[in-house]
Amino acid sequence: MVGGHSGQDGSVRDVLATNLRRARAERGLSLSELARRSTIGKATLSQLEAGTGNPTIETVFSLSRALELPISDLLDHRRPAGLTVVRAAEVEPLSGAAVDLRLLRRLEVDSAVVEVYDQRVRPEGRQTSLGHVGVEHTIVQAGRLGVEVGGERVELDAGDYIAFDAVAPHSYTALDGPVRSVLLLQYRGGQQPDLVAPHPTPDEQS
Amino acid sequence: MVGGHSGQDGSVRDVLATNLRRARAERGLSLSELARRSTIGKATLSQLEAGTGNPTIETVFSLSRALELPISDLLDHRRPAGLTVVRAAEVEPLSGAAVDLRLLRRLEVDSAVVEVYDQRVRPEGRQTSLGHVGVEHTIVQAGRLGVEVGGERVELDAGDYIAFDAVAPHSYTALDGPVRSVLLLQYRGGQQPDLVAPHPTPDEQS
DNA sequence: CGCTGGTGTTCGGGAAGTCGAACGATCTGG
DNA sequence: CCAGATCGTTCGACTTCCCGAACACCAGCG
Repeated sequence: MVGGHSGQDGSVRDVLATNLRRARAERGLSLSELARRSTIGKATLSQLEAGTGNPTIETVFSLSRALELPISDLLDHRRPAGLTVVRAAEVEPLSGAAVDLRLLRRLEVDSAVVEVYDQRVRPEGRQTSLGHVGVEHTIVQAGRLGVEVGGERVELDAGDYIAFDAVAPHSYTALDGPVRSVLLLQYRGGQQPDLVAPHPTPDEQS
Repeated sequence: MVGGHSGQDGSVRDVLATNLRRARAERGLSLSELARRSTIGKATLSQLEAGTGNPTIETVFSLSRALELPISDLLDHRRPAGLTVVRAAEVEPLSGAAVDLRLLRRLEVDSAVVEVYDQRVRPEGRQTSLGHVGVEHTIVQAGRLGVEVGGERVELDAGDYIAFDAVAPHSYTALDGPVRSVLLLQYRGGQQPDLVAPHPTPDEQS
């Protein structure tokens, strides 16, 4: 989770406390010094690091600015990186009219999510989507791929790349022979790509 | 900025106000309903949406939870996306001992950066890196790829995926015939991946 | 017409965040 | 051994955030 939404447990205070202490330590700053730079009272800082305290967002932003650190780094606890291997053979494919998708990895960076798919387009038909949340990135590696997005038509050769806002209706077609490509689906955490996506979105905005 | 660090102007309040209104509208929730779900007073919500207010992080988290939206989406203002096409033929390749890399796209989400490369590994030799900042993701699409990371050896077939912290020394080898793959290089903004990286970087890093 | 159930707004006060100042604890140099 | 300068913590005050209640407004309905 985390990167997913945000903090989940009730211990928002503790997460901040920990991250704050660490960030300050990494920078070799004293509490007093940080207080000076962030124009935040020493008292306030002390309490925050003690886990006592429920700071205002403005306070958090001041810290973020002074520490040159994104808010997410203060409010989320992040995980380390290791070594990960995913075998295509061990992943259940999601098959559509003309494509097979295998989810290889789901990355969560800050509040964004990037899903990495192995995508194979069969020459038979056409894969259509009415539109969904997020941005699609496709890197073609073999074959010729036809992409249609909101009226526009584009043909891609091996090595070519396309990206588009997926809310617009779009479709994929293998032009001559099967196509191999990598699909990156990028969206904001909390949203649901929901590849079928019936979202109306009333009107919005003041 | 923004994506950069966080909010910059003093109008943190206004950003939140706008994002909140929009998020609530998208979900078709009434203020009262949201108040109920988030266990936040209607009064508080009303003030927040009016731009009057400097909420506590706990309040923000409650909203984040109720709206199923990451905090960054509430606190940052983000821009839309369009349609982008990059032709491999028009990109100057970065050639190494055994690989050709073409930078297709550079994504910046929040404070993170993801670079998308078209990667071709030639069967001749071996591409070695002593290590650099970031995480490497490789999706093999054709051929067999040998990867060596900090001692471990892995062989990948078409469709397979590997990811590892790139600070460790690593190398790529095409096992039989040329390999086509997609390389994602992920690192935190402000850092420099420096792919050649003769950097010894004594210890550091957890 | 008034009643009911919904909306989003404004108001009072109890609770809590923020700040400056004072505090004890270290560490330094004279 | 004691001034001086830091460190991080604690205390009282001022401010303000948060909530429940009361408010005005609108739509549907008997």
